[in-house]
Amino acid sequence: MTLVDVAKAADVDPSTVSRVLRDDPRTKATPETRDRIRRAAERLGYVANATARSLAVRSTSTIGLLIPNVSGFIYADIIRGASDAARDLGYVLVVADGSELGHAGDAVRRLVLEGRVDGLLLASGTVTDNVAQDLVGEAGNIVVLNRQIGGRGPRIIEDDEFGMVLGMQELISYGHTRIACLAGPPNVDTSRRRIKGYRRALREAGLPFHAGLVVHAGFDEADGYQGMQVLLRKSPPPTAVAAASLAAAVGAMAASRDAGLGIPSDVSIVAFHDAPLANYLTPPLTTIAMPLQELGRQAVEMLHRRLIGEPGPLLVKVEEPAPVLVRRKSVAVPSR
Amino acid sequence: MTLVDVAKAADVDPSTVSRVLRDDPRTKATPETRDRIRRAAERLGYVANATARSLAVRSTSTIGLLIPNVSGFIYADIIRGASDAARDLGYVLVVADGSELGHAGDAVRRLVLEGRVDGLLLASGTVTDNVAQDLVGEAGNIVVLNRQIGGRGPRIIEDDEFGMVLGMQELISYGHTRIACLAGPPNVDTSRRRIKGYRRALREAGLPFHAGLVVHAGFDEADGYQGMQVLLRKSPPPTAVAAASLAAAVGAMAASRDAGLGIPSDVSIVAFHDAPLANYLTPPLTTIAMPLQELGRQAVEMLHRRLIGEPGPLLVKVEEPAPVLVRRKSVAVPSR
DNA sequence: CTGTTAGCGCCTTCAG
DNA sequence: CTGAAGGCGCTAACAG
Repeated sequence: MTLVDVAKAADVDPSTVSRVLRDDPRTKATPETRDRIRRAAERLGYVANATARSLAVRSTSTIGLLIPNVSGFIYADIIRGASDAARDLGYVLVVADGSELGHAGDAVRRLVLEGRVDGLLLASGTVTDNVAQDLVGEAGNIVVLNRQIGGRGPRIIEDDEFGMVLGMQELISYGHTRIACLAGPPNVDTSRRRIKGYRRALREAGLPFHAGLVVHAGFDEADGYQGMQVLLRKSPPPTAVAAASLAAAVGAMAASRDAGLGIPSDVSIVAFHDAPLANYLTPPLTTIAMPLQELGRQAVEMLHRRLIGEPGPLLVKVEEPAPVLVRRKSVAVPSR
Repeated sequence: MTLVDVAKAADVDPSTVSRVLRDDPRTKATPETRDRIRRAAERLGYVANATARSLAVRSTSTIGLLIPNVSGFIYADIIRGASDAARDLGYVLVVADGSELGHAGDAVRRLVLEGRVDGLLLASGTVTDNVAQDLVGEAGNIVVLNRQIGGRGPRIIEDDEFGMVLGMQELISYGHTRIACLAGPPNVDTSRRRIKGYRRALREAGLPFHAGLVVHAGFDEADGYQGMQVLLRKSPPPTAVAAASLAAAVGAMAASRDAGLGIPSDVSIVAFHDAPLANYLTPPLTTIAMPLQELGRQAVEMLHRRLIGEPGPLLVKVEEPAPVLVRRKSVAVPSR
């Protein structure tokens, strides 16, 4: 089924079919013609071929979202937001899994360079700053999510620092003074920004900073578990910890439990990022809900602007809605 | 940068460039020519345009994977498996989010009908049998994951029945006789197959079946929580429950805890599907690990076969590796 | 061993 | 208001 089949069936020129089926505003086809064409198309089950169209208009109307590990709790929200925005703007959003680091480069090549998508969102998560930068390279149509530092290209970030401050303030308000930071990997921008918030909160509360209380641990459960173990060996151990990810917090809770420590009776925890799961843990976990869906949405809007030649700022920060502390049961007054 | 730019730079015909850059086996270009072309391409940073190629060869070399709710714990494995297989076979895999039901149809249209992908994997998850069937429609290039019944089209399933039997046997071996089934939604094939396993295990153990002990509850945490609440109101309540999903099990654990019941002291739980998270729950959750990655892999292999005109069976069942029971701490002997 | 010639299916001036 | 013609970038016979 092609345009010419429909044209024949409706007894008009293919170009006319093209125009009416696309509702080309510049065409003033008579209602009858329009109707005839539409019916013919309908009857033949015609659907325009996206590939041919893309070639002709030099644009695919699709944008990609590259995610390092789809399993992460937080990506659902980003995808949701991006997906909605994409639809609103007439794009189709496809997500690609770049789990193995080597493959991230692959994906960029096959999606962007080969022109399968008009642009790409790079949810760099665990990818190290350097590789993120390489990936962007010269391509102007890649926007990087949550990488502020060392980026030359377009990027969008959330207020990680403030988010962390929020979490810390909660802990501090309960009287904790010896608070650890279960940070993400070093050399990853989000980690740094979260740590910055950690230090700022300490400073603002007049609390001392102990380098020994921040441990770098990766973002997943196993990382959190191990990180918590090293924290627990400190003397004295912290009475509270701010974890840089939900998964790490889950691991940390398990480590505490295995060490015979109760939460929040012996150690309080707040986690960066919220997800339904947090409600169902034992105890329900106090979290910092970041505007992830909005991040996704604005990322595609930003990409869109660049695609249509209205670049706007190179760095945008998602301010609305602000991060929010979701109080549940994992924080209490310190017992020591 | 197009083929002709490279051709000019290397001073040969575009078709020659095309041939050597693709390593077309039928071409016997002289090493010098090859070299000249490769260098020129390299120097110009040429990358073949996938859209144009697709149009010419009438195939995109990309396949889609439609997932209803990306947040699910189990999709990571499916994606991983599918992604690897796709790469091995020379496809790029893109995943689309069909979270809102209405959008699943949309996605099918834009991906398959408009020819953005050569074929589609439909991880139908929570989608009702009817809509899954509609989606497939006439398209021969859609393979449905985990939908056995009522499908006309190609589909691939895992041995849900056996998986459930495995979980039940564990419970039964500990002496439980009053075992509930926290089932998925009704009218969803996977639910039915899981329930079938539940009944079969009961039967084989000579235990009676009580319809009141199976409650349909959806697949997420909130569903599991509510389902467990209704189970707990039975008199007497079950001493163990087999949950049809990890998320539902998490919800069920929370409901038990909130009802003042200990796990596994008061109620034992096994969950369908495994994920890292299970290790870190309180207590660590005994699960049934299904070969999800293999499911993803075989799904793309199956699609590939159809795409190249070697259809094979319409229904394949993943047999290897077999489902495996992962024993952790959520099962104990009944206290009543 | 390499160039010539047609398309793939659609869009878009430009005429009429 | 509608048709004719050319082209998007690449591939694939078919010559030579």
